[in-house]
Amino acid sequence: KKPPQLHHGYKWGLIFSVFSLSLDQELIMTNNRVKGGFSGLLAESSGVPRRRYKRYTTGTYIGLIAYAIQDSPDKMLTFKQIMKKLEPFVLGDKKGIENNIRVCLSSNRCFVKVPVDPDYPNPKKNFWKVDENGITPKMFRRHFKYLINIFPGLSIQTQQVDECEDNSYAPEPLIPVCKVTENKSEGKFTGPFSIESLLKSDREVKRLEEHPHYTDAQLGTSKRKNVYEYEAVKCYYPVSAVGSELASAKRPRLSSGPQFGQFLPPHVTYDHHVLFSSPLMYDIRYARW
DNA sequence: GGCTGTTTATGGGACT
DNA sequence: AGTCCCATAAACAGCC
Repeated sequence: KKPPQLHHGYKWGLIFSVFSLSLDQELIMTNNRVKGGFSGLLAESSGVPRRRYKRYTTGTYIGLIAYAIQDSPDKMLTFKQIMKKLEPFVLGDKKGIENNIRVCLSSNRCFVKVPVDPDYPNPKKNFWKVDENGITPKMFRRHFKYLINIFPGLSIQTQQVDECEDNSYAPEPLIPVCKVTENKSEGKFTGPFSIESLLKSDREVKRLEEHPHYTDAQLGTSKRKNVYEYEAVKCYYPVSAVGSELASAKRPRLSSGPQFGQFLPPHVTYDHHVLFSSPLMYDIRYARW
């Protein structure tokens, strides 16, 4: 169960050890899978050729990519830079991994493009950055819940959404975005979009998604639906993509759930300096993948 | 031709 | 068992 060699400094080493420590079981399973039956691309089964897949990573690409991007000074990276940063975490056929990461970037609306040169946008020269508004509650629970320290915006937004839900009460003070308190008894944010709520079972999340405010986002649920259905889905693009026709031109994607940003009240400004500028303070106490 | 980004098809695990 | 979601493979388009 040796972790792969690390080449990217202490912080990445620490992070990886967190990954591998908490993923011990999965790491073994993954390795066994590779040994046991995923090593060949094609396998005969009852006369019909079937594709077999190799596993290249133990985490999820969404989480890994998001972390790589958020860990960068400008919170955005080119595809090449992402690949370089994820080298220690993905093992195997480089072409396949590149392909997978491209697909992941391209097909998840939590990743948006920002032109390298806004004055001369080139569709093939972009930075990729994380758009927190594209993160659904399910995605949050699955890929980001233990990376909350680097996504403080989610805390802010979920709270704002809650205030929007029920404005008969005075807004509660904002919870600290970079601290996860163990004391759950006081000052606890308990709205339906609180972190705790989001971390509950899928059934709980399902209930959230059945809220009437979510109906627009639920128009489409499968990425393989008819192309024309895309037009029926409301699309949100971050203010950060100012000057980026490319990002706006990006084909809106169907999502399995709501996006936090779609339900912000009009007076709430989407400020990426607030959302994305917190120093990266990865606290091992909260790091369980 | 290589790189980058998009789309489609499908295997398979997790969940309900 | 059905559905959802993620990972993987592959084909394709556009740019340099």
